[in-house]
Amino acid sequence: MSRYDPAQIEPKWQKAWDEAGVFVARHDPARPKYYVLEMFPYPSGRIHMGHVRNYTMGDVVARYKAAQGFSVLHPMGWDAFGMPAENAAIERGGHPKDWTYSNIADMRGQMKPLGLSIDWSREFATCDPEYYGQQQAMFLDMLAAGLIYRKAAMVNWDPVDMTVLANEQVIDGKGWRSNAPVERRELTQWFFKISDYSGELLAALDGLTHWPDKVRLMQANWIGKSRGLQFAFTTHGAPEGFDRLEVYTTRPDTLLGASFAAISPDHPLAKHLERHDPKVAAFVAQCRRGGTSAEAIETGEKLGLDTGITVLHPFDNDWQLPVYIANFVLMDYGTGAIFGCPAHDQRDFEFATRYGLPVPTVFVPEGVEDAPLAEAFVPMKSERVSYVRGFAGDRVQTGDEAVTAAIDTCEARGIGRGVTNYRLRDWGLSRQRYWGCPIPVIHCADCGVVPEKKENLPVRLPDDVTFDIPGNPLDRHPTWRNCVCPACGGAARRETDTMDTFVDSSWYYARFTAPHATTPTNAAEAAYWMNVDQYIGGVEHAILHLLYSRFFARAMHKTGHLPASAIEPFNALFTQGMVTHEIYKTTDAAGRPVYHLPEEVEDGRLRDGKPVEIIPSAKMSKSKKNVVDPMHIIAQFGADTARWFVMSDSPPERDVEWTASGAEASFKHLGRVWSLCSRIGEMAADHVGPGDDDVRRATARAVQEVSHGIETFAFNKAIAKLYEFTNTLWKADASTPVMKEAVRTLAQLMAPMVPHIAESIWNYQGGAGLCAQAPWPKADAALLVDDTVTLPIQINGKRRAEISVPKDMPASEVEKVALAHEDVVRFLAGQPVKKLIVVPGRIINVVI
RNA sequence: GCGGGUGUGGCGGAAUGGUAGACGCGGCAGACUCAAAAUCUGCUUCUGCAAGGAGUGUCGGUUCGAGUCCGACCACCCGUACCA
Repeated sequence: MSRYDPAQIEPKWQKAWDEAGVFVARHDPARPKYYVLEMFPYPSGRIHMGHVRNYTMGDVVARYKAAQGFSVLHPMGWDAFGMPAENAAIERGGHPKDWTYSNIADMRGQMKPLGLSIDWSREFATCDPEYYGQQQAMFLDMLAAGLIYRKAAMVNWDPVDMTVLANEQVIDGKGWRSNAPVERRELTQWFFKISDYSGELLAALDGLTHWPDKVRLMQANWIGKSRGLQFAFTTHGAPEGFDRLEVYTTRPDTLLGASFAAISPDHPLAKHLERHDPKVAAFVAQCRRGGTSAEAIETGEKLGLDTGITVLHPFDNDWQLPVYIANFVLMDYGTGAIFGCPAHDQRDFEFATRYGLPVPTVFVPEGVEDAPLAEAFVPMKSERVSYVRGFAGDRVQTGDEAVTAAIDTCEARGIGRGVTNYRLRDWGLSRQRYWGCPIPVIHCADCGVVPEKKENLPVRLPDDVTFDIPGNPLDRHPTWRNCVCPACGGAARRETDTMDTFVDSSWYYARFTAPHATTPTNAAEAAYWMNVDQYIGGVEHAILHLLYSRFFARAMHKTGHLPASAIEPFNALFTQGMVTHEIYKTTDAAGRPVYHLPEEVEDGRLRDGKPVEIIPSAKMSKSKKNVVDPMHIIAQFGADTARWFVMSDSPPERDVEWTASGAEASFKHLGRVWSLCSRIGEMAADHVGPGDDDVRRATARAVQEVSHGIETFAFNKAIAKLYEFTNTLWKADASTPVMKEAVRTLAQLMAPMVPHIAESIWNYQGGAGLCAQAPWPKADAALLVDDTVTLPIQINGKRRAEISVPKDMPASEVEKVALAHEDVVRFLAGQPVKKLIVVPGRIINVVI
């Protein structure tokens, strides 16, 4: 066997796997299936180490499950729509489509050398008309099912780029690209009715037992359930049609602490007043300026305008409260109107202080006198407080009890009703962008909004567009908008908005089960392959992507595109950490920071000897130049080394720091395994090491421990066990057949992580067929138990000695042996033993 | 502010309440070599010549026994933020 040369063996085995069709997912009802999926990449053009780590994790699981006898689905595709392609077109000319497909070709070319067990026959990109056409078909079904609707909504509008921005794209009140102050605008947009599913999406989190608690908690907080009272104030002096003002509160027990009412600047009453009162118009405009008035939020300034309207307290019609328009009241939560209780809400307190409103106390901490407050007293829900202005139930109770009692009392008195509210808002999917899935609806002057006919799908994006003017090229295309109304046959115009790219990624996992079906999914394929058994991706998708996908699977079920069993599409979720690297920084003559690539730095200096400042490990980023190109690593060490490194050392959920020495060490270790394999039978005659039995036992233990490590996503521990096993074999003095067997097993255990070298070793040591198709080794249970055990002896909890005894020695015997041990005798120094604890097979503790 | 998480050698990290530091990096020493690299062998928590002593962010508690469980605190990281 020649030297370890990855450049030679890796392409060879990749070709062999390809030719044998090892990774083609087969719908085989006779076998259990396993669907492993990594979050598909955006085709930026280059893969990075994060991709390598992410896909290697999935690959380890996929290869392990395949060896266990599962029929494995492990696909790959491209999340290909989105702004970067348009930005590239704007900046460098060219077409988003060309840019995207050329990037996909580049990235596929970079991924293939990694030797991933991917079924490439299922590959697709979300910008393929074949894919987005099916997405449009589902849009029409969901529209018909009432899951999609149109409404006017306030949006973040970038006046320079002339598009709507998502909240995440607004930074300090400015557009992330244009840097122009963002405006609030009312636009008519399409929405998914995700809020219909708030309760269900929340409740079903409990069933996702194989998801990280962290992600479940983040989703629960995002959905934001609260229980409270909704009731109507009777207004006094309000315009016609506004004689009642609905408010929502989670603390109805504080109703007697009311001191004002406040409505959102976007509340219908505010809008009405705005039209008739210039002072109101000016105030409302001030609130809307600068996005969600980011400045006011940052300074926490509570601003209001007294409308002159009052409302009557529901308990006392002689008690009037002023109605303000206030900048801190949100239109899209509750009813867009509140009653203010300054004593027990910090915002209300600040507002009341600013505008000189009273601060009546409702309750005080148990055993404390009522006194003027310096800030709002907001107790924990479970904290017991004494009510001085309570109206329901006991005088001393917890918030939870008081709220429930207050809701009951109010309902009994005909004041409002108990209501459950959610923070989750409907998902606006319209984007004024070109490079996205066209929304398949038509606007007809006579018929209004009309869905496109399914036989006319896909509604294709036109290729002849330009990006020299800001805004949506579809809007100004000379002919694309023109179409025929599906209802009346008259001339009509297409919708020029496209879908949020989160729609594309909300169902791709289902499409992989039948990527070329002429319907969005195929019932038989979806029934066999769904759900995704193991989903792997970054925690940055913990809320949006995963929540949207959970909603979408339900919507797909409702429209007949997924079975009921697939409404929670991801059985298990794993969120992996990032690959990080040190940052190397110097400064130029003007004192500006200059960053340097890792390969430019040696021993803390640049090549010209200039010392660099080393900033500790951080996420790899192009701007900081702390990146390592996987292609360079593969060229230098091979794919197996890159794969081995990213799986070792750090637990997969944590960040791993890429270091040159670590990569080199991985390479050296693989070389050591290689030479171990080639030198079997060449042991020196006088060599004394573990013999046949020891090697057999070590092999059984390795099988057990590595399997367990892979199953529990403890890849770093599995790799540590493989090091240990290798070290044992390295020193072994076993007979050739035993060693060959052991090394073959070693190859199999390593194969999920480093499949190429494993294949070579397997082949060299006479393994049958391809290692990638060999069944996973089983540990011989008889070899896993040792005949003798080593027991540490503690004296008063400190380890002082150890004994080696037969495994089945009775405790009474063990006691005798332990007490007779010379070190024990010495430490006891004749003192009586107060207590003797023998934990069989574990430890002995002598208490004196 | 609120919610969650994490603190273990020089570093990444192991450890069902039962021998703290597996495994790897780095370091030191030795072998091979004219020499170096590569490779191999050994050592490597701190302190101490040793016996021993100390030790898992800090303080306290439960236990025969605590990195692990409980309470308080400190530090850092992540998420989220006017949600009534």
